[in-house]
Amino acid sequence: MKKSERLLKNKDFINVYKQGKIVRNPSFLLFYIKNETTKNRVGFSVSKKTGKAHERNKIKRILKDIYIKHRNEIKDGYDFIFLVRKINKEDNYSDIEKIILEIFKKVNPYR
RNA sequence: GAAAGUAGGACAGGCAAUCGCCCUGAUGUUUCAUCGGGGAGGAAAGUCCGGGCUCCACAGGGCAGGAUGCUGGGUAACACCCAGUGAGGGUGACCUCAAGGAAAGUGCCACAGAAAAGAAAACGCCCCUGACGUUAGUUAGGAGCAAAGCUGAAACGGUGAGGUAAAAGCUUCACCAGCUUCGGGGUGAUCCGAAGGCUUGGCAAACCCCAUCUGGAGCAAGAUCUAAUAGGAGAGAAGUCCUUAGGGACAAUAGUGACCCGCUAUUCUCUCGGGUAGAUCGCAUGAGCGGUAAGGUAACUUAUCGCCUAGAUAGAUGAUUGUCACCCCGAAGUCCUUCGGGGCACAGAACUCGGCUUACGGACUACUUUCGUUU
RNA sequence: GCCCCCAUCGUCUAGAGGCCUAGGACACGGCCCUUUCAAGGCCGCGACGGGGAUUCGAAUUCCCCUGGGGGCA
Repeated sequence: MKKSERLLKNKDFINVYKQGKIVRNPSFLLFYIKNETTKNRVGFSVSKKTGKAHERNKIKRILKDIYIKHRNEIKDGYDFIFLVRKINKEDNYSDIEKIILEIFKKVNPYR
């Protein structure tokens, strides 16, 4: 995932949190908003409550991987933020993938 | 063979395929491609100590506060490490210890107990005398004692013998502990020996005393660059006249006001300062790592040769599959092979080093101890 | 990443080495009172975050973990 496809600045995050729409799920929150470009940008947010440093990193890697796998199913021109609320430590890659797909279906830009 | 102990380390899975990440070199060319190189740990963790580095403060010194606390050494420094001393634990290899001072002073020691620290006998023991009583004993007075008993976590040296009415370190004895002095070994903590007088409770992770060290904050420290917006300080020019200059006088516009005076403000340029967002530096050649030699019991030091080994900033190493290696369980047998299933930890660099502490599935190497068996 | 602070019944708290078998208020349960409810009275339930050290003795002193909360551009 190139840097141009990611949200990097704190300003961008605040903008999406304040202006964007929300899809709720016990495990995740997904914020999204239309941006000015023709590309999609994604950010991931995992709080310290979720786990230790290496566990948080692992969740972010898995989320990135799932996003890359399924990004063609979403229209261009949006900013997204995945916020992790609570996650089972036993959940593996395919469990998280299922949850993310469920969330994608609730999103407006879903094809 | 089993069970243990100690130390070590470039141990902490390897390889391949597919899809991907960060840094970097070259080429194309521009911010994307292609090819090449590099890319987490022993604890990267907790942030508990000690440094480097940066900024702030500071004449010098002291007090207060904080830290350390057997001795000697190592180190940039330490609360760390090494060697030793003493105490405690273990059959042993070995392990553990905040281990200075309680005759500098103050304070505390609940309950129980006669008594909890400069001294006492109200529980008691023993003897004498009187009274009562046949006796056992009871009671009053006097003298002696602190041994035994009782209490407690702890009782003013301990054990045994002599001694006595009962007793007592009682200038009586033996052994032991402690104190003081002397002699000897050791740099020293301390150890060994002799003599003396007979003896001094515990708590300093209670206040404290003594010795040594100690300014504060932290890389989100701090430095540099500059866009935009708002606003601050200074200088000059904006009109005219006077004056060497400093400056002064008179005007213009707007506000206040009914109007004038008065007061306040006004445009442009330059400089300085402030400083948020962003970028760059800080930022990886260092008390560095490895080999060899010398010194030292060792920690470590010195010399010399070789090597360069992550650098992100919403924060880089992952996912899937196959296979091999290792471990565990089950089954089969040709007794070390096959098949099936499962497992492979704790955990992710954020300025950087030295430690400590905590988490952790296991594998290996070396040395040592105890027990069992065989020869 | 760095720097601080806190932890006692379900909740808010008292406690400063022995009087702690940890006190109080609210809440909860039972009984009394009342025609009933509330208020009131009596009784009960219920806690020192975990481990180690010092001490004769620790909620209290010291060390190490664990879990919360806050600050720094």
